[in-house]
Amino acid sequence: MIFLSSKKPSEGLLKHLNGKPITVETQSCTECQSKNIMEDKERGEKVCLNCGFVVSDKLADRGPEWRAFDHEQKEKRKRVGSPLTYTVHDKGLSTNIGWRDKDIYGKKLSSEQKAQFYRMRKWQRRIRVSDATERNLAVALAGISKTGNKLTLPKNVLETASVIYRKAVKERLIRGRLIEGVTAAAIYVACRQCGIPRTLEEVAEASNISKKEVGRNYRLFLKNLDYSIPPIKTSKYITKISSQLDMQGKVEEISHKIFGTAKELKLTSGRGPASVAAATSYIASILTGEKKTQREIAEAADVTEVTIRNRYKELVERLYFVVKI
DNA sequence: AAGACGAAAGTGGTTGA
DNA sequence: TCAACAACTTTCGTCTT
Repeated sequence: MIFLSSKKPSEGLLKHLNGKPITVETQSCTECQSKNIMEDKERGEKVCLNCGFVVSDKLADRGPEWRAFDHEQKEKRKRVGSPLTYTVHDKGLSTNIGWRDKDIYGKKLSSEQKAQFYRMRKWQRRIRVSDATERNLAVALAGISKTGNKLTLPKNVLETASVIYRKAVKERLIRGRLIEGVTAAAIYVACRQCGIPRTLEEVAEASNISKKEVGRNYRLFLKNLDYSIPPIKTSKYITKISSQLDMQGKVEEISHKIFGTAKELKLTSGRGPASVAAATSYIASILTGEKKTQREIAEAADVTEVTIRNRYKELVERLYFVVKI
C-alpha cells in the first residue's frame, strides 16, 4: 500500500478516509507470463513484447473519429468510400473578357455581337464575385492546414475547421475581420467539437493572433452558428498530458483510474477538467515512481502549480491508493 | 539549489436578482 | 446590467529534500 503523504495517516485519520481503494494490476501475457505488454493503439491490440502474443484485441480507440454536428453533415458523412475533403479548395482558372467592342482585328462588332458580349461580361462579373470568395477560401484553408500542422492536429479536426470556416463565409461573418483571426477561431471550435484538448491560447499562438481576437471570433461563432460546444472531457486532458510528458501507458492508465474513482466520489464537479487531469497525472506519476515535477505537469496541462496542489490535496484527502504491480 | 507548500491578492467568466 | 461568487492565476516568502 502506498500513501501519497510522506507522513503516514494516523489510525484515527485512516478511519475517516472513506475513499475507495484503487487497485491497478498490470496484465501479464497469457502465453509466456511476461509483463512486458505494450498497447498498439493503431491496431487496437495489446501485444506481448516478449513473445508477440496478442493479449487483448478490445482496446478502446481513444483517438478522434468522424463526427457530424449538424444534419447536413450527418447526411453527407453517411457514406461509403473515401471521405469527402473540405480542406482542398477547387482551383478555378479565371478568364477575362475585354471591354472594347472590337474583335481581335480591331474591327467593330455588329450590334448583335455587342449584345452577346454584354451578356458574357455580365456573367463574367458574376462569376468573378464568386471567384473572389473562392480565393479567400483558398487562402483561409491553406492557413488552417498550416496552423493545424503547427498544433499537430488530426486531419478530421482540420476538416471540421474548414467546414466551420465555409459556414462562416456563408453567414457573412468574416467581413471586416482578419482571415487569420477567423480561421484560428474555426480551428478552436473544431478542436472543441472533436474533443481535442487545445487551449485558446495555444491556438492563438500558433496562428499569431492575439488571444483576445480569437476569443472574440469564437464567441461570434457561438452566437451566429449556434453550435453547442461540449466541454472537453477530463480523460482527453489526461491523455494529452501523458503523451506530452512521454509517460508510460501504465501511468496514463492509473491516472484514468484515479479520475474514475474521483468522479464517483463527486470530487471533480465544478472543477476545471484540465486541473483535475493535471492532479491525477501528478498522483499517477508519483505512484508509479516515474515522478514528474508539478512544474512539468503544470506546463503540459496549462494550469498553475498552485492549482495542481489544490486539486491533488483534495483527492489525496479522500482517496487512498493501493498499487499491485 | 530545486521542488513543494500555502497565504493573499487579483482576474475573467458565470449566475441570479 | 450589476454585484456576488467560485475557480483559477500570480506572486512571493518559507519549508523540505
